[in-house]
Amino acid sequence: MESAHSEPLERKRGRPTEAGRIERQEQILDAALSNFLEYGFGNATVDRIAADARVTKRTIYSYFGNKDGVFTEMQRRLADTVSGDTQNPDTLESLAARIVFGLHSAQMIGLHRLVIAESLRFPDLARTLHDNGDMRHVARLAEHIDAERGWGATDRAETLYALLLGEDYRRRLLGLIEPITADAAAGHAYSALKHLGLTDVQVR
Amino acid sequence: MESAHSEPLERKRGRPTEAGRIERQEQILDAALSNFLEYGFGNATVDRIAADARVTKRTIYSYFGNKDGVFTEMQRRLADTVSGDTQNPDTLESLAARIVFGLHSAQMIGLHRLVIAESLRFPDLARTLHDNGDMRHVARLAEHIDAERGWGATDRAETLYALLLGEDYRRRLLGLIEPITADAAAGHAYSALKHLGLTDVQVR
DNA sequence: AATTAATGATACGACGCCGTATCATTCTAT
DNA sequence: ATAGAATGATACGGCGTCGTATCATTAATT
Repeated sequence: MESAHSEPLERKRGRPTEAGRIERQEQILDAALSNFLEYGFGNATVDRIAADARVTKRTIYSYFGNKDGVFTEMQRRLADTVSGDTQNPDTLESLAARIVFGLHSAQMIGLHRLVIAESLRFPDLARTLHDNGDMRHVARLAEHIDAERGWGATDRAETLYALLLGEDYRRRLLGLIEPITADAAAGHAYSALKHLGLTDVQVR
Repeated sequence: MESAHSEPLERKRGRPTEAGRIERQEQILDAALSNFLEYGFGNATVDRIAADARVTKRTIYSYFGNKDGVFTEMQRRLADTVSGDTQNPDTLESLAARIVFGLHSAQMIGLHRLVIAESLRFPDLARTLHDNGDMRHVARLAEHIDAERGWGATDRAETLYALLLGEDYRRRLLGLIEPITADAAAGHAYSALKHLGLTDVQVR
């Protein structure tokens, strides 16, 4: 998770240009995300985030008020990120494979770990992730099932989603296995579809 | 999660009896479990654990060395607790219902949250929970499937387990819903069995 | 050009929590 | 019975981290 940046970059002092401010915001939030994903909220330090973002703590507090503020703003932007990938004229099978692959990525696993761990302190984050992540996945699965089968789409989509997660996803959450390959994700997705009788072999 | 104990209990000073020592051990580990489940490892304080256990910090450090030692010993005992419920001459359907109900309990959800959050710091805990919890569940499901169907038991058992968890379990982990009733658990279990063609209605 | 705003570098105060020390007290061991 | 071991009550040192303050520096503003 540790991106070996070229540390010796020093930034100019003094008041920055407007572009400089925007750049600082982005770098702070990027560093915050990566730090929160790796260490969780409690164990991530503002000093480290500042160092990674090539910014002093003063700037962070000037921009976001406090540590919670950084987290909250980062969470706000995640809603857009997680729900991305809006265009998707795929088949059900390739959609399922892509969902599996994405869920097993280091980014998503780290995010889910973080959200689960901090669900009591930041309940809104859990809601955000669920609505814009999981539920959107289910909805898109339902669209495809509806288009290809046209019956019982919603219920079957949620069932399918549960299978797409599966025990391997759980093992990944627990840190017991490494991320899977795209091929393995496709294989798992196909197996899940088969279990539910949703393979491309038409029913009748 | 806060059990409103009767606080004014004061314990005698001085060297305790042997039974007293055993009692202290239990109370410390009980308090540790409840605190770690509620706050996570980082946010749980030894002072609070000591207060809950009616013991001074000195005793805790005398018994377990440090905070990590308390956690490790608690984890060791969890292996036995999680794998409990060994006798189980149930039907597949009632077994599935009991698994669902158990997984949604506050204890199990808190434990899984803790394990996922601390999977990097305490990887052994994740392995323990998975082997003695999930895998044992899958194995028992496989036994029943094997007995009732006698074909493809292991693969189907893991698939079934994924469905038994399902999106509701995920919502529970995220703190989005409350624990379900035993009836709801049974309904969910039956639905999962039906999706996989494993209901009591014999296939042929 | 002069003034104001924002930043970097650095130090530091405040706070929380881990772990230890001290003294009185009670049980165990011999 | 006497000495030693373990505990409660309490205080406190040490450390890490959050958040703020100071001064020099640079850009925006007027």
